[in-house]
Amino acid sequence: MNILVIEDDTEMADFVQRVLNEAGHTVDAVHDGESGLAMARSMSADVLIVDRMLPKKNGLDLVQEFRHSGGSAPTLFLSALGDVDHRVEGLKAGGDDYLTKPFAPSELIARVEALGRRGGTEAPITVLTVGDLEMNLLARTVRRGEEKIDLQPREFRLLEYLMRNAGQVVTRTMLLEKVWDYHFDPQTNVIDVHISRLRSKIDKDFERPLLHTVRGAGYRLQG
Amino acid sequence: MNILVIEDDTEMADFVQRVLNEAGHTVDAVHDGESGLAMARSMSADVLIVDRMLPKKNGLDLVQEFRHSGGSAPTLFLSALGDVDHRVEGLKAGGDDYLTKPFAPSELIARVEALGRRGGTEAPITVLTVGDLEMNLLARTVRRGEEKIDLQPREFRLLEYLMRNAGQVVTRTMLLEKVWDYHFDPQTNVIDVHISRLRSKIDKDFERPLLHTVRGAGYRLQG
DNA sequence: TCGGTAAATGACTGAAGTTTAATGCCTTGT
DNA sequence: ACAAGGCATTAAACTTCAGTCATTTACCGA
Repeated sequence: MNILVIEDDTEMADFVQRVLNEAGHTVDAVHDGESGLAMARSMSADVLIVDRMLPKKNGLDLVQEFRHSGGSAPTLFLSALGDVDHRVEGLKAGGDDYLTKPFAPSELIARVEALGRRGGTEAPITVLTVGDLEMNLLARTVRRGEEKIDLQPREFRLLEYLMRNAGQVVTRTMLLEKVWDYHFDPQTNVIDVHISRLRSKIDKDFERPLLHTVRGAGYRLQG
Repeated sequence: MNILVIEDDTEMADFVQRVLNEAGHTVDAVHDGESGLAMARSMSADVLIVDRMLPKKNGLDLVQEFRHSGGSAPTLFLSALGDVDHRVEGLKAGGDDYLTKPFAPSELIARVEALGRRGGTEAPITVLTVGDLEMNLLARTVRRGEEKIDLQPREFRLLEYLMRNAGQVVTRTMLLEKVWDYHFDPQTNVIDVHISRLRSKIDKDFERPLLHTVRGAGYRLQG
């Protein structure tokens, strides 16, 4: 397997590299966040092993940027910090597993291989489906049943996010973060307006509504 | 293999169905263009067999719409018309092969199976690369080397088309057709303007230009 | 080297898309 | 049943983007 290690502590990097080499994998290592990100993008590794604390760009940001630019290799975070909050933070940032230093070689191998198996070479999702609603991410088209639906860019992003989280309640804060890239409350009803417009396009002419309001919580798209 | 036949002539449809059934394939048949398109979209067939002349929606339009909405199943056109022009027209509309009635059962089987093999279940391309320029079609992002590049929607489409045809000269007419969906000459310099804007984003700050003018012919993107 | 044509650039205009704000409706708790 | 807050809808203001036009620059043959 092709593994990229991004870790500033040379000793630790060498250790990881040796352990995984001996387990029969090919391992590259870089020592700061920036070159790590560059490397991750260019080499198409099967698994990324990333230290939380890195010079130039921290591990969390690195993985987030990597994911945002379309990278999909599963990621194992390495960290001295072991508590639950940090773990959650790492997983939220797009990490797939979390390993606390110090750790046993066998555990490292087991986890990396588990990730590698799972990450495989799956094709990225290009079509999202919820009930009879279908979104083609490459063609940028949306259909409900037989009907084509034209969406504006922002409406498209909104629906995409709702579809990716179908069945779950999506809060306004989540939408502001992920669809609007706002990290603050704009004190307006932008969301309401766009939800309204989206509804008029995907639900108006149809029997069963897909987009439900969860009063006090947010919205849920349900098939 | 899963095959969808869209043919209004019931006798011919039955014939095709029987022949392919006997060759071990699963065949569905519908008898007009509209339900054909609906079916093609919903059933994810491995191969489509489409009559050129159909009630409600002709075969050419059907395939074009099907492709436009993201459908990728290879298509075999059936037609009484056998001359070169019609053949070309069919292939241009997004067809992959063309068979003139009457035809031998063995030829039908051979062609359908050839298409099926080719069409396979290949993953759609989501990342285009030309030199150090990289476009992610899912994330809708563009990077040159380490630099992120922001493009407007039309600039994005323009660059996508150029990248898909990298190394080849792309004429203004091709760009008008494929990027602008114009089927006439707008008598303006829209293209020049957008090429200029695109250049200022992807070539300006870089050593080697990628987007070259081929005077009198068009443009070429070269790594 | 000059003139003509093709292509590039910059400024402007109009349209389309997004956000704001005002108003009205519906739900929920008292 | 009523009040209060959350949500929906609409129109208007604003922002962004695509396209046009006028002008400048580059290319090529005579």
